[in-house]
Amino acid sequence: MNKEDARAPIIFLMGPTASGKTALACELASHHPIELISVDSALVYRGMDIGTAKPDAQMLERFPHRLVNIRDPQEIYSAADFRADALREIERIIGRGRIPLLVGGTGLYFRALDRGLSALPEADAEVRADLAREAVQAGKESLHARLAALDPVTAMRLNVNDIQRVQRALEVIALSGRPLSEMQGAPKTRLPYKILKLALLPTDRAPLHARIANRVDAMLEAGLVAELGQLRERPSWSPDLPSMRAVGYRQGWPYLEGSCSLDDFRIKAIHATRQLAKRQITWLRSELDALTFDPDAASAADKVEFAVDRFLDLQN
RNA sequence: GGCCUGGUGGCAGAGUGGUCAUGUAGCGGCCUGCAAAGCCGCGUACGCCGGUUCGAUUCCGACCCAGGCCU
Repeated sequence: MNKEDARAPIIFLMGPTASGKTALACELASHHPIELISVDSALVYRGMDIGTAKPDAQMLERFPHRLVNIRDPQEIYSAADFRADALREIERIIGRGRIPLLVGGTGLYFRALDRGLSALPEADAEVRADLAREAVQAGKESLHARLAALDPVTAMRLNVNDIQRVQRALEVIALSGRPLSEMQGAPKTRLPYKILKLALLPTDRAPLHARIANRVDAMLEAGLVAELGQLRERPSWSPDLPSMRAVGYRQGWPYLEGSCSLDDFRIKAIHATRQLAKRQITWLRSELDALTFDPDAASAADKVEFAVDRFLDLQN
């Protein structure tokens, strides 16, 4: 092994929803010394199986995925949690002499892992509640104006309507006493590994849209409504939980309450999934150092296989 | 065949004699502890042909189409 490149190899497999990531990852794991780590903000939740298109129990048994089913739906999981968990799992897998394959569609998680996060205070429920109250009482303009006084750089960057980020910026100041922009300016630590980035990027959106529609129908057939009902019955259930706002779940609550038809639910779920895929694709297009593959090309799997083989050969 | 009502962007749906409806879908983008979240941006649409007018999606006429009523 080359001395100046002794960093351990890891692989990223990124792609929008319904692009065939899971099947491809399992295929790779079946004949390479690869172990899987999920990079997905929804798969972390227990009890959310059908609507998240989580690999089924047999599949997970045969090809274990780290970071799947590690939270209850009332818990909040963050990009920082993910980064810490992923780093730990990567180390363990490397320690076993194997290669971590990070597979998923959450762009922020991949970026947080790869480029690092600034040393910021973590979310604080009390501060958030205060800021939410302030937003309702004083208004978003007032919130943004307050940020402009405390952190003009960040305020200029954020739209007044982007309440979520304006609140976060104010939260950071409240907890640390320092402006967000200042803390974000400090250097971050990047990943100390040799990364092969693979991206499944559809060139034509039509087949992706067709797969999405089929998948939503399959979910409904597989009992998505029953799954929603079970989640809805939990005493801690709230439509405002991050988990319950996920695609395929959020659109279901009106149906369960009888305020929209099943077909309405279905159509809204399909649209929301397409919009999710579109945002995921935008993340992928900014991954300039990734090898991209069209999942709808017949040769995609072979090409990925070839890229992985070559990458792994280079390590020996 | 006659009468009535209506034909507006992919869809829904306002409106006006002379920059702009709007919503939704779609497309492009942003993204540092909620991210499957949140946010920003993008559309000479006014059934067809004439006429009136400086100017018509808007007024007039014919025609076509749809729905309703009548014979």
